[in-house]
Amino acid sequence: MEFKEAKNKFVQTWGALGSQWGINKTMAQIHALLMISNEPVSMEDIMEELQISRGNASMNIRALMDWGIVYKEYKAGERREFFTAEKDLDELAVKISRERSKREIKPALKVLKEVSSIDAKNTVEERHFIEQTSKLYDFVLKADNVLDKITEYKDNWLAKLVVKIMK
Amino acid sequence: MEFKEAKNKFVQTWGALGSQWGINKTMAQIHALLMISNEPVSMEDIMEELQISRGNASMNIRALMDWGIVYKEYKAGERREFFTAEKDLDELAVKISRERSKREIKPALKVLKEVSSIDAKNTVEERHFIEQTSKLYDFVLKADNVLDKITEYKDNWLAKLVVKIMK
DNA sequence: ACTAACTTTCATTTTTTTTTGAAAGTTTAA
DNA sequence: TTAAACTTTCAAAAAAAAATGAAAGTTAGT
Repeated sequence: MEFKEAKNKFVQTWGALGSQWGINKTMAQIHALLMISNEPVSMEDIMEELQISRGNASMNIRALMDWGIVYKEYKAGERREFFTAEKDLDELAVKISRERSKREIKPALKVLKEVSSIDAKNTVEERHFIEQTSKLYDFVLKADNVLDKITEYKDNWLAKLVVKIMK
Repeated sequence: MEFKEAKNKFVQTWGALGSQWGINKTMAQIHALLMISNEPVSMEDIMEELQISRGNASMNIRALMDWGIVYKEYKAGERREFFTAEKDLDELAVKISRERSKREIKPALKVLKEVSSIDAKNTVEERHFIEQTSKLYDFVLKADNVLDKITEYKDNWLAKLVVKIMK
């Protein structure tokens, strides 16, 4: 396999993986592209490389910056903006996990708390509902906390986790 | 909030959460519905409760069974089939994590290995590509192994993990 | 072997999500 | 303050994903 082919395969695969995890394909592809670029990339280049429109590029770059995993860079004497990806994988994983927790897990926890606290224990059905949603609340809360704790190690958290788990 | 309202809110929320994580809304909703049912539910009831077509119900129940988190049950003297969800949350999480690893992570790892092993170290760009994809391969492999190890505890893995992490 | 009771399949339709591209907005330098 | 060089926005179009429903398939009882 030659370089161009490998590069393309990586970008496509990352894009597909993204969609399977609820991240839009183009967003994941742009991220992939920036991950493997040794220098900042302009919007023009992203459009060209992925064959996408200006609007699409602009919106997805913005989304990546909102996630805190892509940064804007300015080159001296250059008018246009360049972009780089967070390349430290520990840091990348921490940021993604924090964002998903904030955007998705926390709101879900709020709902779980609400629905598990209803005052209705008359029928078997109702009691079962309360029991299940309470358990789910506890479980998700615990998992969210563990994730938080793990990523708190910041530097090299994955390696540190390996050590903790294995022994 | 009364029971019916709470039940509906839970099912809707679970469905929305599903889509954010790449699982189709109806599939997540059916799962939610079964999770909070104290007894097996027929396809008819699922269709009625979620206001979906027979085909939709059938396909998504099948998908849930493929994931190993919903089971078919037969009631004595009843012709039709009933369904139940895996209600043990540790077990549920283990199954989901195993399936996603098998379906998504493992294939991605294969590609990462491929593209990071190309014979092209001439330009800075090429060397950077190889370095990044290699690091990514190592990281994903390590994370996948950690997940595997964690879920190997089977019983009460989350609680056990909490203990390991905290101390 | 027939039929009633049920489930699955899949071509078509509907819905949802993503993408486009042109207009509006912004920034910088002269 | 103007205009060139660039970016963002958003209504409309396109693409992708999901849902429908009727026909085909299956199963169990008689």
